[in-house]
Amino acid sequence: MAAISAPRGTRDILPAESWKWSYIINTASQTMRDFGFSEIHLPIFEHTELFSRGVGETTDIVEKEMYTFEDRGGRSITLRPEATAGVMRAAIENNLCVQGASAKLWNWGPMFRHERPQKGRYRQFYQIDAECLGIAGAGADVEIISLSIEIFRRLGLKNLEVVINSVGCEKCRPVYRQKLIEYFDSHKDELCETCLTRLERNPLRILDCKNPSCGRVADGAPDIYDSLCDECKEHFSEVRAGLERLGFTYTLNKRLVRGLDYYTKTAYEILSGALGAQNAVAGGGRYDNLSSAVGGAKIPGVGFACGLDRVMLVMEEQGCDFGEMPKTDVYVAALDDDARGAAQILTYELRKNKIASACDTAGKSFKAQMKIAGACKFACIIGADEIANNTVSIKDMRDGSQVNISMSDAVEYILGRD
RNA sequence: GUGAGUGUAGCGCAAUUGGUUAGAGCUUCGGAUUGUGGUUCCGGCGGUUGAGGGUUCAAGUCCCUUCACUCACCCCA
Repeated sequence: MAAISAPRGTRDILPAESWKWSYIINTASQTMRDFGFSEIHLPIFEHTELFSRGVGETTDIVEKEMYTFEDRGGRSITLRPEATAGVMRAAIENNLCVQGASAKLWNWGPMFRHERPQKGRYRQFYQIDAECLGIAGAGADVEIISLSIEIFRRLGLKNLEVVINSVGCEKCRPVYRQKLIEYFDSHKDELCETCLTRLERNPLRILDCKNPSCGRVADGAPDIYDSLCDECKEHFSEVRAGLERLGFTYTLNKRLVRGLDYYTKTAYEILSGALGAQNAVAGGGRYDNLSSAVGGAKIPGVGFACGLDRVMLVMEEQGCDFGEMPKTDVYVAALDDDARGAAQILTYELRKNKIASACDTAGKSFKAQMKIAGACKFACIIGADEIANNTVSIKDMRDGSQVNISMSDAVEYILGRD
């Protein structure tokens, strides 16, 4: 029988890599704390409706990428394809934003989308997610964008590009949408096949098309900034002013539309040239209509999602620092089988004192044990002589020096020496 | 969902125009005069060449099918 493999688009994060992931998450976690965001833990599956209504029926995610199944109670359940809808659901359900209260929340974990895997794209992928709920003003947008930039700054990512846009609100977007439909309708013969269907369902997405012919048509399309209502214009200029005040450089991209329906006003992405075709390490924006789309009271929100898998790729590519790989500090070697018991006792004693230590449990020879100890700071050696005198020989593996001391002094000696 | 490329030991690779028993390196394990690691030397383990079928006297090598991986389209983190 053939061995079972991990499903396509999933992978194991092995010990050689996992500590680097911890470093990224710890760095993000500390940054979140510094920005006043609290961690929230959410379910990994939700009612399918949350996403079909929240993310949008016409989006690619809902139309063809969700892992949806019926549970044993006959409910339609979906593995979360993104985090924002779940955060909003939790805020509504737990009354986090009633009576004018706001909430700054972050979380990280796996997301699921059924797509063909490629560089930087997996079916189970990991995101760090931050959401600021209950604040309509541009200050929140600036806080979110600066937070994502600061995480990358701390991680040491280089050559990032921040791209921003405004996609309007429920008042002005329909007006712009209508203008676009009229414009593209008169250039139908120059559009690709998928854009012809977009014309019906989601004309904004044509702006995003990479087909050269569509691109040329889009170049002449009406400018969204001419259609923005006064409130959206004002909001957008405040966001830009806020970013400039903090000294950030960014580029404007009228074509930045994003594939999720819930975005209003601000949309932004952070791109890295170190990746392949999937070059966004983070993306987000404002979503003032999401709460009502999923059946709650009106709660404005702004947030971002950061692709951990891609951050990892960029950091490896750019040789970023991950700190030190955790390792065992002390190895307790038993010279013969009679000493194994004493070695276990000393190892546990060290561990109780929070000294990372290990001893052999696989029946390895003394020589093999010393080989392993070579990767540690100290080797504690126990043989017949040590047992007879209730002592332990402690060798500093970095300089080769060795002492024989009373067993009861071992912990203190090691703590004092390092 | 579409296209292209790649599958040989745990890992990264080699094997003439199809030609004997598929090879080194790294890793791992063991040893180098009975209690001491990293370097060095010696040795062992390790492969149904992704799987299945076909052509041939002969297939890792050629053909078909299938699976997996990779990259790209699409879309997005």
